[in-house]
Amino acid sequence: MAGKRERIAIRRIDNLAARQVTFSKRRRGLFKKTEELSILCDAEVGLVVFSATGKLFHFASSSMNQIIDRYDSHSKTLQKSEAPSQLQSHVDDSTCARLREELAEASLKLRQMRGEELQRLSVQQLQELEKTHESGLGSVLKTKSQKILDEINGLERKRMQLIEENSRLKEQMQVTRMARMEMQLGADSEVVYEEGQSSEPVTNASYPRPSADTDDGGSDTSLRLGLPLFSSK
Amino acid sequence: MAGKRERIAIRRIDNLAARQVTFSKRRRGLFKKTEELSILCDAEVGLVVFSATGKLFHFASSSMNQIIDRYDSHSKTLQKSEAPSQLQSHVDDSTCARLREELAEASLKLRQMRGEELQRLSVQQLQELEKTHESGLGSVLKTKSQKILDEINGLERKRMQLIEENSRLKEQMQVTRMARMEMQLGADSEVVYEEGQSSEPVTNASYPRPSADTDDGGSDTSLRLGLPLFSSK
DNA sequence: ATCTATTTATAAGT
DNA sequence: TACTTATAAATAGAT
Repeated sequence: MAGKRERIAIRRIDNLAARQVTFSKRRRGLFKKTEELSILCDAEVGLVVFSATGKLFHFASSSMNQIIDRYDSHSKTLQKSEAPSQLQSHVDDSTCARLREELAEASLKLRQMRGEELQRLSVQQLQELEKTHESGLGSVLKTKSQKILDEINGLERKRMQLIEENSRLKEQMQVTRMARMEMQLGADSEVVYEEGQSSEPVTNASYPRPSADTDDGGSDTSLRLGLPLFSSK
Repeated sequence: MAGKRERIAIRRIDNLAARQVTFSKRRRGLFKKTEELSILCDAEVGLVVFSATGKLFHFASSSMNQIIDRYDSHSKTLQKSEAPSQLQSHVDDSTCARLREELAEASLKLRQMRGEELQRLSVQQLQELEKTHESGLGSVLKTKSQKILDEINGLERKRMQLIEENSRLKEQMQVTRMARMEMQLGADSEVVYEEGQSSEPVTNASYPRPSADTDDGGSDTSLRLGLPLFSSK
């Protein structure tokens, strides 16, 4: 009863009937997997298959024209120039018309997301829109939280770096002061004046707590900056 | 150690990292199967995949251009020929380019509303999106409530009309019965036979309560119909 | 088209 | 990204 299935070599199947059967089976599987990839991974996918007998099968996650256009624009990154404008009028009316339609539809959907033009929708459609909002809003909130956490982490990291730097500076100043004091002990008292002038500013610079805290801890300012972030997780 | 593999639902994978991993794996598998189909079954196959991040992957058993051309010639059985192609190409190109840009932007915004591709947005932008959602969702809920109220009103109105109609019919039947009774009083007893035959059916018809209640009170049916509505406010 | 033994693909874990 | 492995899915061959 069962099929003692054996692996087959990947080469053209000679037997016509077997080839057609395999074509049917594998084609189904291929289209299924194609659609799954586009949905699971949010990819834009286009698949075109011509059977040996010339029959066409195709799948597109969006519209085939859109995919072909996108493909063309990608592959034409290495050839353009305005040229005499004859050979490339491939971008014909139908493409334009289709783009217009798609744009109109997208715009309508956007307006509906903003709460406009809802009157013609059915209760069912409104309910779907509601779900979309809830799920979308959830993602927005999640992303926002993550970003804020990241920024907090970035700030914290920066703060720690500053603290370290401060410690280093402090140490350095201590050394410097020590050296100075030694010099002072070995010199005349006239140098005292000089110490009073220079050590004050230096001391301020080595304890920049207020400056660091107000300058970099102010979330309002730094939220607008693109800080180098590291994951909070 | 092992992968406790479970089936996954075919819907967008929320987790970005998981989505990318799955994309890599399935993409490989898909391209492999695509090539196998083309070889095993002697088919001409073209596959184009754009990742969510915009990267292009493609496979063609012959050449992609050839496949696209063949696809076009199949799907455009109703298109015009190569034609003069002079007067309109300039306008079309720039128009098309602009349309494409607008469409791309609208699509992006829609995807963002659905909760996708939010990573590049700033916290500020996310907050705006959040407000848009809140306001849009508010409108959706409001419209939905209104529509449901309208439908309830429509049903109630219809019910009242039916009740009125029933009353009229009932009255009419009373009058008819009275008339009949008067005729009966003023006539010979031979008519009694006739009364026995005809009055029974008439009486049944004059109290159609069960029929009216079950027929028009069924909200399930009428919700699907487009009822003439009037404001509930 | 339907049935299975087997091969493949792949989700999760490292 | 590349392995590993248990399990789900695809499918070759037969009916």
